[in-house]
Amino acid sequence: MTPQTPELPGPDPLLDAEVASQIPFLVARARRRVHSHSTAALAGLDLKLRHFAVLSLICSGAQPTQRELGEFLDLDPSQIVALVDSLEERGAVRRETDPRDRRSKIVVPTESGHDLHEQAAALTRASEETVLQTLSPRERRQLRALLQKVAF
Amino acid sequence: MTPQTPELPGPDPLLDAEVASQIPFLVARARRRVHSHSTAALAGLDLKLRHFAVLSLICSGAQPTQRELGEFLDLDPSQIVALVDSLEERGAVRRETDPRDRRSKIVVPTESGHDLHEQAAALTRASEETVLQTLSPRERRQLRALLQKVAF
DNA sequence: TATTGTTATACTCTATAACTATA
DNA sequence: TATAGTTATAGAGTATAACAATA
Repeated sequence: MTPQTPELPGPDPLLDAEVASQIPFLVARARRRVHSHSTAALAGLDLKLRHFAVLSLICSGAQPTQRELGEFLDLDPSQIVALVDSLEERGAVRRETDPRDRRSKIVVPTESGHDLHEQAAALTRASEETVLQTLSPRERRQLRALLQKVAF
Repeated sequence: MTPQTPELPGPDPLLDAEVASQIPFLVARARRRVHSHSTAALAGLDLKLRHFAVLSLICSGAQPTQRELGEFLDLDPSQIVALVDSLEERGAVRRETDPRDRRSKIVVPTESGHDLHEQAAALTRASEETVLQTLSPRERRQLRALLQKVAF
């Protein structure tokens, strides 16, 4: 006696597909949503997510070399060059040759680089808030912890 | 009195950077790991993750049109064309014009398409197992549920 | 006039290899 | 000989706009 309403929107039948419950699909889709949100949030500062990531590592106080940046972000050295280039061009960071190994270059933040990072971090935190709206504070902590396990 | 061991590997100091605890960074990195794992798992079948996703939706019994595939996967119609093309060329699916709207095309699986999907699904499930090794069964369920909330 | 699928095009991202300077 | 950074190039992936057939 359940009423037949075959044309109403209802839950998407495609959710029953095997792929819809598999982690690779779910992370890819979640990443897309999160990425587009925070990309939009950073657009006002003319920063992309990758540039922000690099800037944040540089502002951490760890004084990373370009190689260390590449290893942590799992990016090719040549990509780090381009990212650091654009941050240096806008005066946010400086390259200094490592005195202990003059092949390496330590990347350090300028004062305006620190300012930029703080503004950007505030924006990405706010965007996180928006995307995770449907999650309780406890669920957010869980998600963060679980992703950290998977990511590293 | 804490011993100074500045040169030992230890935990990466870059983990202290703000970005290292933010969701956009973590999902991006997790997605990379998961993606490369399952891409490698599917390589033997000459399938990419996207093709598998489309095939899986087509094999779900929902009889989706190309437009519905695009909406669910959040992909442009032109990309769906290319994906369905390559699946059709290898005989895994067929396009049939929707009798109720002859503009639309319903994509249906062939018998060999079903076989391919089962093989592929087994491979991606196994790859999931590998990537989520460090997570308990309970944590895996949690991660899946949380990602579903974020992804949809 | 609006929509589905299609084609063509350009743009971004990513991967690779070769080059330089230091070690 | 090996490594850090750089440069150049090609490939994959993605986004956009215009078109034909149908509604």
